[in-house]
Amino acid sequence: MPETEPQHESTGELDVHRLEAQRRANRDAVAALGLAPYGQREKDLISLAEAARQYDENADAAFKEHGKEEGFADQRPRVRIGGRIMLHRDNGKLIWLNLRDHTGDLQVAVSKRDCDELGFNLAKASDLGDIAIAEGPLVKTRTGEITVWASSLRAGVKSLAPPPEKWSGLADPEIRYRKRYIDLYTNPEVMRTFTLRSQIIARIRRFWDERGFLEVETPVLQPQPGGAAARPFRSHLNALDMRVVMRIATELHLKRLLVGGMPRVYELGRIFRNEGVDRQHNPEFTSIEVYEAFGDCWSMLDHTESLMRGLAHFIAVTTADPDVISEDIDIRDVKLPWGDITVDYGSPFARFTYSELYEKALGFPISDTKRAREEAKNRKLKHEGLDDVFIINELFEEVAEPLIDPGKPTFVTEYPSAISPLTRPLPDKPQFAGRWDLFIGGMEIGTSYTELNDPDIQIAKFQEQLAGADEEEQAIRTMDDDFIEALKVGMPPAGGLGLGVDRIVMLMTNNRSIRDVILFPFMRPT
RNA sequence: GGGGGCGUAGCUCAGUCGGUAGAGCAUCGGCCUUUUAAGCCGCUGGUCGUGGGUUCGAGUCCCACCGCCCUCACCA
Repeated sequence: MPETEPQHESTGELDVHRLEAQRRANRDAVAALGLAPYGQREKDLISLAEAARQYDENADAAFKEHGKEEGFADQRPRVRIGGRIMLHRDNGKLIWLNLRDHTGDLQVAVSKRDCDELGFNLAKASDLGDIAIAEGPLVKTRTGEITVWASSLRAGVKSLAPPPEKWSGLADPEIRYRKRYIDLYTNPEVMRTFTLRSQIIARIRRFWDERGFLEVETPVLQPQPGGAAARPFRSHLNALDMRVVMRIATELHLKRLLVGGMPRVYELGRIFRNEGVDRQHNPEFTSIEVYEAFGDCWSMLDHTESLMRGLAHFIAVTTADPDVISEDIDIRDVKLPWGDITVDYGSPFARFTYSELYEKALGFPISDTKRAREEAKNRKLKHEGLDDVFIINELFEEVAEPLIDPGKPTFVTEYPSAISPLTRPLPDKPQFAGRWDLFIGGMEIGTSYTELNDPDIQIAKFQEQLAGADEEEQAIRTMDDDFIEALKVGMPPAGGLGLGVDRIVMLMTNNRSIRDVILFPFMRPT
């Protein structure tokens, strides 16, 4: 840098935005009052919703009538609360604050007459977005709003960043995803979605725990990918100078645990797939896989239906306040909104075989491969050089899947064996597999197999797959010899299940984009 | 990857045919002890996503790039 006169007279302070500079000045004013602008440990804080529930109509009325009489005993409940200042109405000697926490909003009145001087001065120096700690009795104002009539107000934390506009809030989806910390406090429905997400995941765990399944953890870093056909993320393990990939499924390790003698296991965790990013796909997402020795895809179907119905019931009876349950709803009547439609989780889920749906959609049986080829050609679907079964599946996805009623959770059963490499073929018709896929709201939510446990058939199916892989696939995909070894040791017959947890949360919270149910969705760096 | 849309004050958004950059809220100053997006008076605040180009003159037209949204394609 050449030596020149400094453009500005002093420190980096000049670089800060004027709005931040004003807030820094207000922070110093708070410190000058003798308060710690960044707060401290607070005892006996209750949520805003809990505080509002403690309001006592009779005590309030008694105080209003007799409060000024000699010897009157004030029975109004007193509360200590903390929340972010969302609105700030300064009437001179009476300041109204609207605080917000994860349970909702609550009004606080800071009166020069009734609040201590420190608190009143703090209210004067507060900015929107600061967090304040208020203490005082619960009253109703003459417009009927439950209010904490502050006897003291203290600093929770100073906010140096100006908050979004008080009425429109934060609307820009890009900032909402990149700065979720603003989105969460600004948009209560976002807080509700993520509160519910955590509760849904807790309930999923409890569901399997109560049925005797053991939660386990298997490797994320692996020498080779397996259990699905997605492209993995690659990394390098320096200590051993070897290539590693991040898991694209948990299947092959969980099955090894069945071999080892764990009869019922599940793993709920993050999966990584190096593929497209869109409204239904994030590069890292959450799945749950479940395995049950001596079960099959039908035992898994029963589990899955009660899990989904139970989750939907939980959502249906949960109000905006996560601590409050609304009047009970019969589980057989549970319905949830999904965009423009309503999904019926209460009635028994629909079941169709793959062939049934196929024939209904195409008008000819699945055995008529000649017509299938013609049809694929007419519809300009991929067909050149594809085996019959893949052409049939193209047609199925293109024509039959859209026929599934999005408002009716639907199991599609008996998929072709050729597209189900880890699945046991049906004994009476081996060209079809003991498998189902669950569709709800137009999305594929999960899949389940009667697991293949014959090592010789498994080897053959792996080899078939390898032969069909392109060069890039070949480079990362090798036979998982150890998994075959495990099958040789003997894996009990089993049912297996995989569910997309993010998609379940989307359905339950009525969010159409996966980015709205992942706290920090993947974003390109700016 | 294809197509479409968007990017302007801290936030939400206008900006006509190419002619000095606008509003509301927030901020700042003043008044107000029952407000409800409080109200009233006054004042601030801009690298118009980035970089080029056309033009006497570009937020506006053209090109490239960046980011986001929608959609199609791809995706066991």
